[in-house]
Amino acid sequence: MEKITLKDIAALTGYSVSTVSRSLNDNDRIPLETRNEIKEIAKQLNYTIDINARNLSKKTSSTIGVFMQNDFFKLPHSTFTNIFWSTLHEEIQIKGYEPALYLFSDTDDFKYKVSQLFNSGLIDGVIIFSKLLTNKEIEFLKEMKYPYSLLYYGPEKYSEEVFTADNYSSGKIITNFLISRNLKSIATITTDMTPSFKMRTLGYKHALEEAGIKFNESLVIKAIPSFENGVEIAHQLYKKLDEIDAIFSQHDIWALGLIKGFTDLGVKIPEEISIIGHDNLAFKTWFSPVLTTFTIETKKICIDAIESLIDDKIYKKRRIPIFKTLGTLVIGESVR
Amino acid sequence: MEKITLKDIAALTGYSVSTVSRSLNDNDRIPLETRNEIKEIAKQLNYTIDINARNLSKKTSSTIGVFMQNDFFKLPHSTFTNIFWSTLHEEIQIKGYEPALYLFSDTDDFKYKVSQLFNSGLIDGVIIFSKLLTNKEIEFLKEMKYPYSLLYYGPEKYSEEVFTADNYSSGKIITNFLISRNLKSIATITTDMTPSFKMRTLGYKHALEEAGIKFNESLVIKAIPSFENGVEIAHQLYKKLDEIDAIFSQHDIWALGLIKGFTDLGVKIPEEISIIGHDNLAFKTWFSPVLTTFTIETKKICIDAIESLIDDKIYKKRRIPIFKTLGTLVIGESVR
DNA sequence: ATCACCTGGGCGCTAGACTTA
DNA sequence: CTAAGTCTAGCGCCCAGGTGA
Repeated sequence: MEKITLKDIAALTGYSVSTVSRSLNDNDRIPLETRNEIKEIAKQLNYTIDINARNLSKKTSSTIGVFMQNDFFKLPHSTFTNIFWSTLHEEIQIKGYEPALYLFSDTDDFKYKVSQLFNSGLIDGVIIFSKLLTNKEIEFLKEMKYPYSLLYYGPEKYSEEVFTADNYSSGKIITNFLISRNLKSIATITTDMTPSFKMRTLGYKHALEEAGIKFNESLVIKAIPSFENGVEIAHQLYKKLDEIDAIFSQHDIWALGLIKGFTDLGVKIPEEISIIGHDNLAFKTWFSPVLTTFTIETKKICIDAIESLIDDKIYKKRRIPIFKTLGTLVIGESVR
Repeated sequence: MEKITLKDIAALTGYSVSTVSRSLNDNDRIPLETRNEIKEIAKQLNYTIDINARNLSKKTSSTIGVFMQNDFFKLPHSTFTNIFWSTLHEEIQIKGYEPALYLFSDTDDFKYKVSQLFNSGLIDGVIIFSKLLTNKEIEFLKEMKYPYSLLYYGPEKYSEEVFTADNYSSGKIITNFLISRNLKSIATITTDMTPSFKMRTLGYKHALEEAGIKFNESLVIKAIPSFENGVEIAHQLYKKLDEIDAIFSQHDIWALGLIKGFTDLGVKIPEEISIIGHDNLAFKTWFSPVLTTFTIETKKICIDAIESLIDDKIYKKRRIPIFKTLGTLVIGESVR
């Protein structure tokens, strides 16, 4: 099977290479009849365009690079990564672009890959989904004028630019929900690893204060997100159970660990302690009681990031404001 | 920032474009000193090669396409997909190739993407990880002489070609293990969706027969793999518990569902029923008792598939036999 | 003959300039 | 002037086959 090129089609149809090229690209200058004739032949020959040649000539490829840190797919509960990647994959195609996934390890790797891809015209823009981002990467992108959107994560300094959930409001909504159930002494589990968590904590704090409840630093528990740490925290809190009405776990993974930990200890949820999570992990159905949690608008966030990248930064057609998208409570059985 | 090309470096150093190209590709024909001089300049200018131009000229790209079906990243417990993808990503790089992920939806989509990528020289070989594969895809690859390796899944007719676990032996080992614990009446949960499960069932059957235990068709339970179905099966088996000693769940996800289901019903594991799984999912630690299960050599399987693809099918250097790799038992607490 | 480097053609496609009726 | 094409240069790189010392 020899490779079919425009030349072959030109020879076979008697037209020139440029006419063939124009026809296959549906150029108005070629009469519809000719176009169809050429397309028909191309189809019969199973012609596919040479992507390298097209890119080299056009200096653009209509593809969007999705950059993720390379350990995201190694995490045991990386459902989040998967949801984002598969949503991006779908939505980028809907916008008429090709998605391409790239994993990077560190700043240098990131910079090298990004510049190579942009220089080669292999990507027209980049969507970055990574906790590892520092100011350096963002400044590099700005300096090089590479179109980019930040998805979900971003360094504190540039957090305004990040397409993500409205974490401040979710913290507030969740806390208010607990307060509305007459749960007043609320602990929270968080981490200072990313700005998202800080915002949730801030929302939590303000909700408390607005309800006239004094914010108590000692009720803010810091941990690394993992099921095991959730179990561990349940054991730690076991003795203090009379001082606490509810726990706002800023990530479901801890909340599920809490359910397991407390259940093992014979603590009844929600009778003795209410638990609320954040993220609406699919696993929640594996545990009883079913976790009350909070879901973010993954799909909308992805679409916003993509549209901003394409319409605003690549085409400069319209300005897309960078939204922090509001999520919603998902009521389960773990809150009294 | 104007794009730097070989021409620019040539102009700057006074050498010709071909000398610069050869130097950057470490060609012996250029004296080391010249090479280093040129490389130094290239580095200072932040030169990156134009991938399209290189590929177009060389008709090869040193990249390996990883093809997966597009819904794999949507599954709630797609840890398996993630492990394979991240292992492939790492190991392909170690072999000096670039990994590229492509998701496809159906046969036509698959064929089109594969031929376009091969025609464009964008991939030199392809590793396919998909349940959707039919004879058509394989015959197409063979006809077009595209180098490929089948990973983990493959249509029954070509199952000999698939790099995967030795599912027959795992079925046997697991069943023998149960028998050695004096558990004789063993049910199994399986599906006829893929050849892997059929092989596990066959191993189970042979192990029973070799131990002189009559194979009982009614103890073979068929279901779609999901946690919920595991729970459901626990409820179904509740009344028959005196007839069954152990359950060989051919996928951990059912086994974890069983643990939850039986625990909720007040059935003690392993005292009243022994459970053994298959796949060693990371989630197993979330449940008590910790599941006894079986782990397959994911990494080795991936490496075999990659080496076969590169050394055998691309370079035709050496023949790699297609192994079915043996896994190992992972002892937990769910078997008496 | 070897070393060190250069010339030129070509990969397949695109698009602006040009031609012909 | 238009409609329907064709011509040609060029994208950036690689490499076979030179050339001159």
